Amino acid sequence: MIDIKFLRENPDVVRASQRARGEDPATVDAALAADERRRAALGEFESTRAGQKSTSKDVGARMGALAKATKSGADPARIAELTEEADAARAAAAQLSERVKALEAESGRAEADLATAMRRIGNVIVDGVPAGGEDDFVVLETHGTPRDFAAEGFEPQDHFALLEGLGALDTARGVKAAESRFYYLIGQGARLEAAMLDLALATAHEHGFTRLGVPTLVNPATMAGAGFLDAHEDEVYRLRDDDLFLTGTSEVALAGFHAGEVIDLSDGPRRYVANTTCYRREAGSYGKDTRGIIRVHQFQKVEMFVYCRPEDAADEHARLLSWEKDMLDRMEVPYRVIDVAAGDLGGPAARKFDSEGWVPTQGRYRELTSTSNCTTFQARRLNVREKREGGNQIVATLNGTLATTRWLVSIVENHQRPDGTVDVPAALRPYLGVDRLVPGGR
RNA sequence: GGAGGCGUCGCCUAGUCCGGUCUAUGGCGCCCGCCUGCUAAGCGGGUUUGGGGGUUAAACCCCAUCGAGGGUUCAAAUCCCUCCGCCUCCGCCA
Repeated sequence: MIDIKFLRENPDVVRASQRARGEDPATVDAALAADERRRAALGEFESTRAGQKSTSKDVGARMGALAKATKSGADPARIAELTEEADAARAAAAQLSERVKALEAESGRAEADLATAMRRIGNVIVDGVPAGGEDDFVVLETHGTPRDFAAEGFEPQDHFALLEGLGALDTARGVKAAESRFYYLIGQGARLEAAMLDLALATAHEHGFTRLGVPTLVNPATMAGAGFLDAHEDEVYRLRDDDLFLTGTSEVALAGFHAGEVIDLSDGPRRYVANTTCYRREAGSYGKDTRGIIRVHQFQKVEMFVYCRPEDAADEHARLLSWEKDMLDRMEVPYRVIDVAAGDLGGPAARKFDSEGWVPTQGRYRELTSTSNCTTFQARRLNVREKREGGNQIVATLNGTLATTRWLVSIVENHQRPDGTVDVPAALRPYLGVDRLVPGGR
């Protein structure tokens, strides 16, 4: 949710942002109109309500006087007079009450209309974000050089063939136990994944992150607050019997951690990291990436999440990106960093940098990390604030990937040898205890 | 799963039975001021959050807010219903 006050004062900025996202800028005018209606309805309700309250208080006073007179045995004429007055006051108050109820309902409707209109407006993009859709990203930097397998004299195998050949991955059994897009990692495959996740967590710890163990089932309020019920609803596993959702990323629980709180950021940003299993329905991706573990229903991910002051968000975003790059460098895979175009950001993000790793058998880069600066958009819905001079202020939130199961794809394909064995990146060797994955390895 | 108790503006707390003189009491903490060699004590004032109006900005006015949501009523912290959380006991079970 963007700030309604910002919208009132800078409608053109928001319109431009919507346009860059490929959204209809008329949503802005619809929201402004709804805001006008809401304020008018609210004003009328509140002033009528104020009248009702004072009238009602008057009833109380008359009832009190009547009770006192009756108790002290005042003369019947006086009591009759007071009774009449009290009845008249009650009748007047009753009339006002009817009107207040009608006005309250009307103002409630206006409020709901405004909320609906506001939900259709994405976060205001950061200056410099490329306009357009999925293909309009800008490549910011490229690291490493893809290997020339032709020059090396062999045809590279894809990650699926490599991992199955090593006895490290079994998708057939995944299907047996669950359904398609599930898998077992076995022995050295499972250990390679764990090594990568451990390294990411250790690195985050060194950078000052606080590690959290978090829920992977959350309630609707948390899911909605994090922004995953607007556009991603059909991507999410839902437990209808319990009214809970399985989270597709620990970002959800990390965003919910401080929901509704006033936090202290005087010592700098609050940085959290969590490793969780992530669940995604992958609805609408039938036939896409069906081979191997590029697109699966369940995977592991180490996620960074930061609460910081809005004025620090852009710098923090750069830091998150640099920590991601640091991890990718240690995986020794070629990758590039893209500035995701406005239309591909999703609602909460004001800017998003993806790192994409080279996948030799596909001849292209595939997303390995994604870091978003959500500015105050997510925190506003979650009501996370900081006490600042002049009142409480909504904080900014950011998130980023530090390691995830999909990295195995890029790691094994880029480090494969002609005989189907795979060199372990130096950074992971201390965790695995071996330099190379070989058939029969555990 | 069953029975009971509890949830009040940072913390503690009065108020709830029996609806209205409640503008939610008092203490602690905190902030400002006074007093005072310094500190402490003492004295006076302030101190939930969100929204609307107002203002150059304030002051100020109004509405909502007593775990959440609904209901009854002219009027709800108070009565009724649903839900959530915590505590105690019982049962069941990794």
